[in-house]
Amino acid sequence: MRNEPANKDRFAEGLDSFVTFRLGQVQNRLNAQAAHMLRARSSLSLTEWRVISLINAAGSASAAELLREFRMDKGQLSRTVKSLVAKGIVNGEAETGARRQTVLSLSADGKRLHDRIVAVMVERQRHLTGGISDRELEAFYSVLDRLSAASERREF
Amino acid sequence: MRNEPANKDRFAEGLDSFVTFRLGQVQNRLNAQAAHMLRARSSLSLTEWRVISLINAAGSASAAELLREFRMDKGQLSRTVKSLVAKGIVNGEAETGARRQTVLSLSADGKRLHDRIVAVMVERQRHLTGGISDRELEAFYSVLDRLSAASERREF
DNA sequence: ATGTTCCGGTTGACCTGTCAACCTAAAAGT
DNA sequence: ACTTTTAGGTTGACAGGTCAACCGGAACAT
Repeated sequence: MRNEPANKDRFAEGLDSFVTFRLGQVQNRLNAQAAHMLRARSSLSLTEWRVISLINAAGSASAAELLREFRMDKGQLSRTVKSLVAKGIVNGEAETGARRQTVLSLSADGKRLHDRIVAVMVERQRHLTGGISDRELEAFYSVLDRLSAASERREF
Repeated sequence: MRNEPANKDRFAEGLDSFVTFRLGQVQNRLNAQAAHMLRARSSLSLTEWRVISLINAAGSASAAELLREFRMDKGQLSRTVKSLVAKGIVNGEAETGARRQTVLSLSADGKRLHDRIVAVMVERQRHLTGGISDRELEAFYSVLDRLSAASERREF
């Protein structure tokens, strides 16, 4: 009785209705895909790539600034930056001035790497959102934003 | 020049356009929220809760069946089940019969625990999707499904 | 029947994420 | 001037996720 193939959906039954569940599934797949892609084309981890993107988008910024904008663990960022600096991808000038913030920016190598990878990422993005209209995407983002806002309440 | 507050958006500039980026941000928050909630009301981890939900939804199922339906690591499931069995939440009958699959089901305690937690989860779900119309949710899911399908391609 | 393959499940190694304590220096209070 | 507070950053410890090798028994081949 447990093996009838017709009943494949009995699993997701009360589970599909949970946004978080579905979201998680998709997210995991997307992450795996991205990580795989990065491994194939570079020696970057997903986090490293994200940090590179951030620094590139900012032009230059301190770690604290990145933390403020981007939800990420302090420690993780610190370690990731350290490794990127070691690889010569990121410049971490100690900036003797006020508040002793370390100013981060991409090195020439880093910039080249970024540009190379971002091209593929844009391609991937196109593939992912290919069959999705702008209006749909807009609506999608809008729902995401509301979910994001609702996820702030700590009492849940 | 680096500190002008008016320019807060320079960061997300080419990043907001990446679905995966946004998705990840939201997902992390949602996970953190759920984990926090679980810790406050039980001694379950998020993975344990997910497994309990799955088993409950299935009524009873073997680990292999869960794996087929649900994207999850083999090893992780094995360990999680082990811990749930140890806690008396899940029954793992060795099932001497064919293919020696272990049949998993919730114990009475497990069922009670599930029902208690699921109530809060449903509440949370209501809170999360409160301001979202059915049509919007439908569209949201539809986009998610397409993203999910697109995330299969290994070449990215 | 016996050796090979396949499948459910377990285990260990490793890597990433998360939390919290800590260090240091700059600002702010007094 | 001195102490206290605050903020940027580092580090260690640990939980969770991921990968891949492995085990044992069924199924299947010859």
